[in-house]
Amino acid sequence: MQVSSCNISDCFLCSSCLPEWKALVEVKKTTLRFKKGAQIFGEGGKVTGIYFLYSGSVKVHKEWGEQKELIIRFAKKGDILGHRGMGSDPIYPISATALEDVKLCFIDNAFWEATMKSNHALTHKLVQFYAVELQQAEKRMRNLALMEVNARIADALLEMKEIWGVNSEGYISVPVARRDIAAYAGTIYETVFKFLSELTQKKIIATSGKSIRIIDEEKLKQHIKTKKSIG
Amino acid sequence: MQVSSCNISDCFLCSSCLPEWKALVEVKKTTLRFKKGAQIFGEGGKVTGIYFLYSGSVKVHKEWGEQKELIIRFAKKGDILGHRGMGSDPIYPISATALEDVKLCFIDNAFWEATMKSNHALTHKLVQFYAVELQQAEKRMRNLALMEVNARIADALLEMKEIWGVNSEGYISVPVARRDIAAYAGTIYETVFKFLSELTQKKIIATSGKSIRIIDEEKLKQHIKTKKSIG
DNA sequence: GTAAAAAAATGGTATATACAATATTTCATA
DNA sequence: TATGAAATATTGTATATACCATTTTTTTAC
Repeated sequence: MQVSSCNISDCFLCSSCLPEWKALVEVKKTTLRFKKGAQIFGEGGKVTGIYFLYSGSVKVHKEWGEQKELIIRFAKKGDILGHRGMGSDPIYPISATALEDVKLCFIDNAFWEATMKSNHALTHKLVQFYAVELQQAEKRMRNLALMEVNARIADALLEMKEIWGVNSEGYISVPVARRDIAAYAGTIYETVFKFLSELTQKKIIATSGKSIRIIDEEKLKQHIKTKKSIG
Repeated sequence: MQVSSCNISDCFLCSSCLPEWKALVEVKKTTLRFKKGAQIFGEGGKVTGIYFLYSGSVKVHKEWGEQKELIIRFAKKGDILGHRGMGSDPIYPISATALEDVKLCFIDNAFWEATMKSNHALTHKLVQFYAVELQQAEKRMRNLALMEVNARIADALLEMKEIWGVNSEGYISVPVARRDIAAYAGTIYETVFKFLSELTQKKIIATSGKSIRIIDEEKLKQHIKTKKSIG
């Protein structure tokens, strides 16, 4: 009986490792489930392995003090989680929290290390993956520093649509709390509320509870410009 | 006659590749020099290879429009440059400009690819290196989003001291233009000027032209706190 | 099914910080 | 060594946006 390691065709691990290694992955992997709102791993916690998101959506976030957080990125099906912990210091620099019920594949440190040692094509692809992640992080860094708030909120909406796509009614597939949009755009809830109200009034977006539908993407994109003249 | 590939003991390339590969590196590498203020490579330019900083200091920055820039990081002797371009898209997402006269070792794409394929220990170390870079980028992302301006400026000073160290008189080894400090902290020149004046008055720092000496590191660190309650 | 807690909605105010203007000094280059 | 161009110094003002307070609605937990 053939059992596929996972059903995600573009799962990084399964698609990049040697065919004979896949069987070993099948034995070594653990499938984990988390409910909406549950923390998958927490900033400051010990790195025990690496995660591959099988289904559901996740926010990756970084804390400051008690009440402040910045959402670093949103993750979708097929994404890798916890790879930031693979540096020298085995402590997670960020937290990962489920935005919906999620299912993930967990590979422990020892087996992940062995996988990298035995699958050079995978390790090589991993280097490229990290390079792209770094590019994205630095692009977001620039956006947070140089773009004005409304532009960052507009960007957040477009980003969410890009990552998760839309459902049959045109709404962004994953409903996200306004507070999370704020935490992604680096602003506060009230500012998000005010700008979304303005966009709704202008018929650029439409909302239904937490769900958001982008009506006029072009007009939304026009909001993405900086005013701050840094440097 | 033995010729060492480079004199930097902790050069990533030389210290991590196979001994027999080092000789090949010696043949394939090119030594490049750039004058202060010269651009080593530019955002949007084609990725031709990877650089290892032999001497001098460099700013890695990202543009927005014509007049706006954010300095992503400062680089010192021994650092890798251009590794962000190693993703799928062979276009530099950032620029690198010399802050002082620099000397660097250049490895072209083809040989770098071959090096990764033939030196698994190096590739493995590279994964760790990228993971740490990603952590730092995301930490900075959070700081830019959550910290107030003066805190970011204070952080910039401490960062510069950390990276480049101080000279015999206690000044940060590399004098950086106020505008560059602003571009690193994600603010404008005037704001940097005002805060540095305040710090000088309070005898927390001392300045001599572009050179800055941190007198009271503890008091400076006290400025690193957020007021913004994001999320 | 109800209580408690969190999120959302809304408007008003304070302030941090970008923007503007101008003078002076330093630096690059011919 | 002259000369234009950056960079720096300095003060003042405008405004974007965080902060505050209150009500209503939705979600979570027992």
